[in-house]
Amino acid sequence: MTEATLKRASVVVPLAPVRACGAVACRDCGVYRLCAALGLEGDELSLLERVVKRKLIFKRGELLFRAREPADYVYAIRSGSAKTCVRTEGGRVQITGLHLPGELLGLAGFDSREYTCEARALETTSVCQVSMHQLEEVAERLPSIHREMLRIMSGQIRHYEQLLLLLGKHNAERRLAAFLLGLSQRFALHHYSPTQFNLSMSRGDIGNYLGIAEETVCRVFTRFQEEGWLTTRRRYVELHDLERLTAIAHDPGRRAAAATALTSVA
Amino acid sequence: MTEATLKRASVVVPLAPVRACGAVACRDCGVYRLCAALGLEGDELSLLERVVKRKLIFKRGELLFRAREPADYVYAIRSGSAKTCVRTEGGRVQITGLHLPGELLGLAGFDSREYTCEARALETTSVCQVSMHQLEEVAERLPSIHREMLRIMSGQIRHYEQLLLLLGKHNAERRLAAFLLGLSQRFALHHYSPTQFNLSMSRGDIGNYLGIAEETVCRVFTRFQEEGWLTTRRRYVELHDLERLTAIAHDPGRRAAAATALTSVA
DNA sequence: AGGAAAAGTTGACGCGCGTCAACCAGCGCG
DNA sequence: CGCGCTGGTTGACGCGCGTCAACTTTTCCT
Repeated sequence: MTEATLKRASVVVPLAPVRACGAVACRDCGVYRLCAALGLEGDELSLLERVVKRKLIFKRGELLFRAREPADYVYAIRSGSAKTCVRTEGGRVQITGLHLPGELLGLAGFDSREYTCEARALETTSVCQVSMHQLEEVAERLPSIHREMLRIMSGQIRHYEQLLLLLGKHNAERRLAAFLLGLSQRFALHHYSPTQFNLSMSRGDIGNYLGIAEETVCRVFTRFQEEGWLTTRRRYVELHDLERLTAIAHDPGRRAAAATALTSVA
Repeated sequence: MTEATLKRASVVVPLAPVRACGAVACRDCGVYRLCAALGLEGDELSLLERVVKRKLIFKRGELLFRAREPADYVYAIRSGSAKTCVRTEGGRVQITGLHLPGELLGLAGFDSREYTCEARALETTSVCQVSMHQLEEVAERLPSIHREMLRIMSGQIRHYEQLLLLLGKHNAERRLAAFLLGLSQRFALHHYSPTQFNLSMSRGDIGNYLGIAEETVCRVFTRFQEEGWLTTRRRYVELHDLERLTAIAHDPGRRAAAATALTSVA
């Protein structure tokens, strides 16, 4: 299905199609150091197997877990992608994260023993399911496991701080530019193309994530495309001018339209 | 100086003035379980003293730490209050937290060994400074310390998720109402009055925190006051109608103005 | 295959809130 | 005691973006 999207895209945009994110090797997984820590003891396999319960497959739209549900497992994404979101009593939803292969979900529920948010697969997604209980047991003997968990959680906190900055202080263009660049960098980290990739999120999801309306997302995409900074075909995106986009994302006072020719402040 | 503010306020608003937040007892400190965990070993005092380096006083506006600085210490607030904020390269600032007595600052820098944000005292503030390095050493032998750190960090994550919801999905009235109610609840937890307290933040800070303009904060305060739901005198606030404010903060579709008399939905 | 539902796009319109500006009120300082 | 400064308040104005709506394209389901 992702295949199909890519084929279609490559008809219109005649550039080498990129493979969607395949499964990460354990070595490239963000949880690797956690798993490695588990493996450090002599009885490597038995420990690992007690903790990494099993590998599961979720289809597009399926729930990995719900908020306030007992947080019995954490999930490491092997391939595919997932979104996390929180809800108000009023039923409003705020997407708080887009998670790519090698990333860990559900750890924030650690203390309350309940998930703090819900997680949903954005496409067919393969995950490692890790028992929180067993993880804790093993951690008794291996402090490095706790350190890894702390490391991962503080990464999550940094992510939220960046998102807060985006939601509180930026206009629609900056939000979308920053979103795309952030994705680009993450793809690069994972050894994928930083300029050609599939957003696994719909326009509506992106808008929700960035705190703007779905229609505004469309309009900004169109504007960027008219300027020649990127091309998109539904969820497939190609970034043509990373520098320009970076300028949009960062510069506080610059007006994008005027910068094209009139004011040669460059 | 907080004293003075209160005295002034009580002239205009003839209600029993409330004491500003005094120092919390160790027993009421959010870090108590951390300190307690340290104390569980036989050589209680020596351990505690190696780790809790010293108590410090910061004056209004003074920095506890800066982002990207080596994260050598975490700070537990004993009295007063502090704000944390992150910055863009462009120089924009987003306040990410308001911290009251009993709360812990600087833990998110754990993995990168650098603070992820900066922290600044909002008033004269007394803190316990805890050496990260020593904490780690002690944690080698006491897994419960790591568990406490995880607990505190996941609390931070939940806070950010709520803030994201606020910034992404709510209008100015809802943001301010939710902000005030959140504070109210936190004061109640700390055994202070949930209806009469000092915001240690300026209007500008509140606006920044909530992602709205300073002037909008003023206007919404004025509107709420006209409706009789609260009174404010500079940074001193009294909440008169928690229910009404809760309705504003939660209900997605309700219009505040109309609800006063016309629609008796109550 | 075929029809319905979902996702995406574009236009029109108006309101919420940001911005600019003037002004006021405490508070610290000399 | 008065002066200046910082923080707070209020008004006017306009633009960015949310909302509603019509329409197209793609995907999903039977």
